[in-house]
Amino acid sequence: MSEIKILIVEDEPIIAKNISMYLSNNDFIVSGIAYDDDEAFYQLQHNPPDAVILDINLDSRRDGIDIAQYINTTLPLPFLFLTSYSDKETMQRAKAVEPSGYIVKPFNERTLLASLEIAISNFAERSNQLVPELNIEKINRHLLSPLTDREFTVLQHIYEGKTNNQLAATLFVSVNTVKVHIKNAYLKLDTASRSMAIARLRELMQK
Amino acid sequence: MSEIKILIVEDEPIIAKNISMYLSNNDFIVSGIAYDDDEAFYQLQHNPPDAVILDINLDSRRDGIDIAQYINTTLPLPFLFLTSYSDKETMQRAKAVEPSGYIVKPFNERTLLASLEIAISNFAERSNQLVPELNIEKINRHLLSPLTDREFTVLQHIYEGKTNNQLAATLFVSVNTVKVHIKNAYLKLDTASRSMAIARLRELMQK
DNA sequence: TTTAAAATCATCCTTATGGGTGAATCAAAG
DNA sequence: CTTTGATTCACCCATAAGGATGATTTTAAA
Repeated sequence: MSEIKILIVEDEPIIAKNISMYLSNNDFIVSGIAYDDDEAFYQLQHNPPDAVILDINLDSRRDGIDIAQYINTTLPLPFLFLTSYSDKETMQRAKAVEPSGYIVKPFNERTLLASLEIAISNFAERSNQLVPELNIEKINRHLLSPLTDREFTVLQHIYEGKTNNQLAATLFVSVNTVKVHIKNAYLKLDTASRSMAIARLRELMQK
Repeated sequence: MSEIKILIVEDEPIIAKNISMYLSNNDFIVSGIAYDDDEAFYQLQHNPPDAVILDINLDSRRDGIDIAQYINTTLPLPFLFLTSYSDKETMQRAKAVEPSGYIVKPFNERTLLASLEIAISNFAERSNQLVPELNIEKINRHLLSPLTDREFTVLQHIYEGKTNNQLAATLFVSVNTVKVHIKNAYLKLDTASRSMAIARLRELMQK
């Protein structure tokens, strides 16, 4: 049904197979099980999954965090750690690679499933909206005098790089009208030019 | 030490206190425990924490997912679900609010701790790099003719909303020089105005 | 050391942008 | 029914921005 492929990186065959069976019984496809670092890299390169479950300690030259680092720099997919370790040093290293989740053994199988689903869903969502769209509510929240709908529309086009003439043409109004809206918007944004307004909008959307 | 404040939203007092004690013993500060939706909203508004642990089923008018929605639209903080439910419908609703984590009861306490830490760390990281700084290498990778250092510097200031005069002043060159750099940069970016160039730069940084 | 690219500056010109003033139309709220 | 806010438009003016051409100086590489 879902056809979501998961790679399991886990040096304990018994645990790995246990996880594998559980995932298979819950609409996931286990694209591979890697018992060591080399196999993990091979799978990532030649049979890329949609998400990865990583044990940290692998009894190999490179551990799960090294693999995570590789994923971050080369593949667009989420991963989560499933490990026995949660000591300060390990956590510190793990944080640096920004995992989608961190589950400590012994683990609740439903937690693993839910975490996987959330990780995949969030990752997909973030890939889509990497460029945050302008949002009038969010912007107005930071302004003393709120933007009107029309002013906001005009600003959106300015944000996309349009000129006043292009704006007038696409909105079916005169250039004079466009100018009035821009002037009023500048007043509310406390800016004096297009580029300043754009920088301000970016800033307000970030807050 | 860490001074990170956590709000616990959980209708079972025994579980709530259990979680609270565990967090307190691990460098977190429990800023509040909400046993129902009203208390949760009150705490969020009047004593905002740094992260929230949300039970989904609250025996109230609004559940944990409703609270999550509120957080998403009004507060810049991460939250994770800690609940007994992981059925399809609940998961579906939960995915929509993009939680930082999803832990199913009964839970491993170290998993909760680790998930919290990761959630807070990831959230902080993302807040910082929400506005991607312009990067000359990344931009040039997409251009036929690469930008020179000076052209890039000029573009950075334009991106921040500066005028030609401001640019000339901060770079200690004449406005004429600034104009030449801008003209050349426009040629390489295939744009014809400041706002177009800014939009282009955003686009190139996104790729 | 010659060459090429980059950075600097100037002058002239056209167009776009921003700002001021005033005014008509329209819809929603009181 | 009046008032308010939003939207529409015009005319005028000053400045900023963009474009063309040409020239000098630095810097780095061949």
